[in-house]
Amino acid sequence: MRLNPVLSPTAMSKPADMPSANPLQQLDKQLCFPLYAASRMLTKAYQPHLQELGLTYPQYLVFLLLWQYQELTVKQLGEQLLLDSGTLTPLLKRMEQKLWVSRRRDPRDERSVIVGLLPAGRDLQQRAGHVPEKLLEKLALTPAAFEALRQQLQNLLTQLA
Amino acid sequence: MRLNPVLSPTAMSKPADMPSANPLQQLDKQLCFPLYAASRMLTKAYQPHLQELGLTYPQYLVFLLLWQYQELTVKQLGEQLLLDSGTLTPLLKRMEQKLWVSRRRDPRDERSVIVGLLPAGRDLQQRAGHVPEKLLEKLALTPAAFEALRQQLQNLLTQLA
DNA sequence: ATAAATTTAATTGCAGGCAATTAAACTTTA
DNA sequence: TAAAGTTTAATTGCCTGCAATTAAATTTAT
Repeated sequence: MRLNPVLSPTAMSKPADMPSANPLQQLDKQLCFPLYAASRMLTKAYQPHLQELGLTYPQYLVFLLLWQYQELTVKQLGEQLLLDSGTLTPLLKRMEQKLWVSRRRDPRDERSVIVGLLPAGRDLQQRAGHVPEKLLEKLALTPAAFEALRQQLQNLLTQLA
Repeated sequence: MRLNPVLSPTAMSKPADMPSANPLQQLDKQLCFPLYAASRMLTKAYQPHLQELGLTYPQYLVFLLLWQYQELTVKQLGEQLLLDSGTLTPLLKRMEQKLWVSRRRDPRDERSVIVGLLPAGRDLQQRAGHVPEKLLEKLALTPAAFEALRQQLQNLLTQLA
């Protein structure tokens, strides 16, 4: 049995022995797998750039929103990022420990927690300024291909959520 | 400040207050985020179907390969799934505990661990037969759109790995 | 043949994700 | 207004992912 790496699909040969009975049950016929793998590999591509700043990929996503809006509730962050408090609460606590963000109850609605930028978190925006360009480079997509893919993924996301 | 959910991009309005200085530092201009979110949402869409069978999404991916090839080394699984032993070893141990797979050293190369299907794991193939169709339904993509997206993601994956 | 280098899994430690539950604050309803 | 229902975060417990290290087996180079 010869298995070729998933990264050279053109060189991928059929398995010599009994194939899967259900042709839809093949990894290389799935949409889910390239989506899953590409997402992880893209996150990994961010890693070296983000590591310099001491932050992780989901923390970076939180910052993208905070840099834009200055402050957001946990609920708003969750709506934008499609993450729940089980993920966000501990993540935000780690960001709070680093003095990047503040967390306080909304006085007008004590159920809500408002997450705001602290100076150190604000300063990170400049230092992270080169990150998008670096990644765009790595992707090596034309603007049109980039936008087309972004749009398809956005549609898929809308369909799934 | 009004924030619209990420799922209604058409209704997304510009923030009323000071926008991000760097236009590339906006969540809705990124490719990374829809990829990241779509991947998680698609995994979540598998969840109810896989839960009936007692398996998780990455375990399902391992099964897709094992159903096709009967047995693979940890290294081969890692090459196909782009996962390392730090992820695979504990995952495979859990699958072993459920008597779905066997793990044994290759007698011809004691460094390698061969993962093989046990009867209970083999039986799961039939029971999981409907999963791809269910998901295809949920995606609501034409075959052409499905294939186009799959191809683009595969290309992205190749570029990133 | 043996020392050095490489390959393969396992281990450790940390940070997500997420389902399910809990608790508190607020809103709606009777 | 009191009770019931809803909303919002936090918590718990489990399963990934992944970087870094370790240990054993194998291969390569000397």
